[in-house]
Amino acid sequence: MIESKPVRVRFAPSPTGYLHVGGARTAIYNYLFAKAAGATFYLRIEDTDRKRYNEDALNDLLRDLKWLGLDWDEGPYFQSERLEIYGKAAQQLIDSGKAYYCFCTEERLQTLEHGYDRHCRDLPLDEAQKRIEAGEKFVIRFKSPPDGITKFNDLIRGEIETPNKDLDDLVLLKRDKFPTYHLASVVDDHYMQTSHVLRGDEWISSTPKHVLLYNAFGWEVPFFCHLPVILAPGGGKLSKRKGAASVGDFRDLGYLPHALVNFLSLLGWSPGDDREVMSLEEMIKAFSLERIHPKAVAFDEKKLEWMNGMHIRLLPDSFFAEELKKLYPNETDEGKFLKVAALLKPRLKFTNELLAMSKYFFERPEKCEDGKAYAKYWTEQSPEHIGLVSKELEKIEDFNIKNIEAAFMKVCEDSEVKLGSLAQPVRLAISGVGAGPGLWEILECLGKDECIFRLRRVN
RNA sequence: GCCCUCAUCGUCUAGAGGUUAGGACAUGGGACUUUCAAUCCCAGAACAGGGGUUCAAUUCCCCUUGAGGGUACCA
Repeated sequence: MIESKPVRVRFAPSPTGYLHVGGARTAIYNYLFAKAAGATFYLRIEDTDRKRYNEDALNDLLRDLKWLGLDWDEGPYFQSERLEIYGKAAQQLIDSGKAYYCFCTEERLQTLEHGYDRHCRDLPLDEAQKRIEAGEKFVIRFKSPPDGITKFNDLIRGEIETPNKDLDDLVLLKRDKFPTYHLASVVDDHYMQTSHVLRGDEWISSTPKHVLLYNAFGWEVPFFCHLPVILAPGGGKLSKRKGAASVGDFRDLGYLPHALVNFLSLLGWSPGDDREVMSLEEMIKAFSLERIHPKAVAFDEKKLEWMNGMHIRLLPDSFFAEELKKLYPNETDEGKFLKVAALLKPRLKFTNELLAMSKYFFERPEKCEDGKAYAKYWTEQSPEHIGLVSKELEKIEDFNIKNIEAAFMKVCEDSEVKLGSLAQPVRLAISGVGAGPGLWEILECLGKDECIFRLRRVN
């Protein structure tokens, strides 16, 4: 085994758009890997493209990462603040003859069919210097070796070899003096002592060029691990058009951050046993790069929904009681929050359903007009039965579930109607909606007086 | 075009040179039941195709096909 430097990883997004789930998963794997190794996870902002830079995107990114709970230990470092470092690095390669100035215009480049033709590669340095002094614009290109083979070991794919003849002379420093991704990421990963580069697999093709760059600088090459892409359910790119695609979308939809993290972590990785619903600690403990597999994966929102439900049910009732408290600041009965939370939690799929589902516990629903809404239930019995129920409920001294149920049973027996066709109209009268927790529980929670008030409104 | 990567139920996955190919989501059915959920039980459902290697391949190798990526002074 190669002696390796201490583990140190980073998430290095480009602030050009919202944080999509693919980027989030890259961050998650870096995070899990770092925590599993007791190592540092730092954040680096790759803002070297001035045209696509977007300040809102940056703010969203930071917010979304925090929301997911992926706290970084260091950073964020901004590449735009490190221009001098990249300039020096590029100069270093010029000096050692491993890079060169290129004066080709955009127009000339566009006439080329198969990439750059190395037109300026052999320009004498002093001539280049003169042209620069004369004010000519230039870029700095890497002098890629013309032959030989470049290898690197991808931690989940094994060895990948590329003939150097397939590699082009990539631009290191752009016309605007900003570095390209290739230069900036190599320089930063070196100086920031990154041990493992976990990034999207769109970088596989560029990695040999990066390896060559490390070599040209005489730097140690980090470990590479390229993560497969996340595809839309039917295949193809995940996009807003095909549904939610960004972390923000899922937050707005009412997903729990941890459910998203858990689900995303399982897209391309598994702990090796049958566990799926896991805490962060469990994930960290079970995580290893070897168990990431290389296949592109489809995003199945149905399973995310299920997982969200599982995590909702894992949360204590008090969590939802607190949420309810925020929703109904005027409610004075503190105990009611916990009661309602307990009733609603098992049937919650999204956290933002809480408001709609809890409304009738805290606010009287609109009065239903003369039983019209109940029409379909009036087949077996009539609105008078509602009155019978309220009379029976009124007699109860200790208004608890047991006694409430007994009251209903009595009405059923006395008037020979089925419980089903009695309970449902009462539910509508009480809650205004046809679905929800057990009726006895609802009634008990609302209290005798309120129940009778609501029932009386019906007839 | 050229280069690279990938391929187990519809989806996420486990798996090993010899397994009844396991689990989860989804689907269908059932139980529970005052509704809707939740929960529990059952069922159907996969090794892309073709060549090798081998006593034996879904597993190792090659090809094809399909999917994805790269081929930017974007990342």
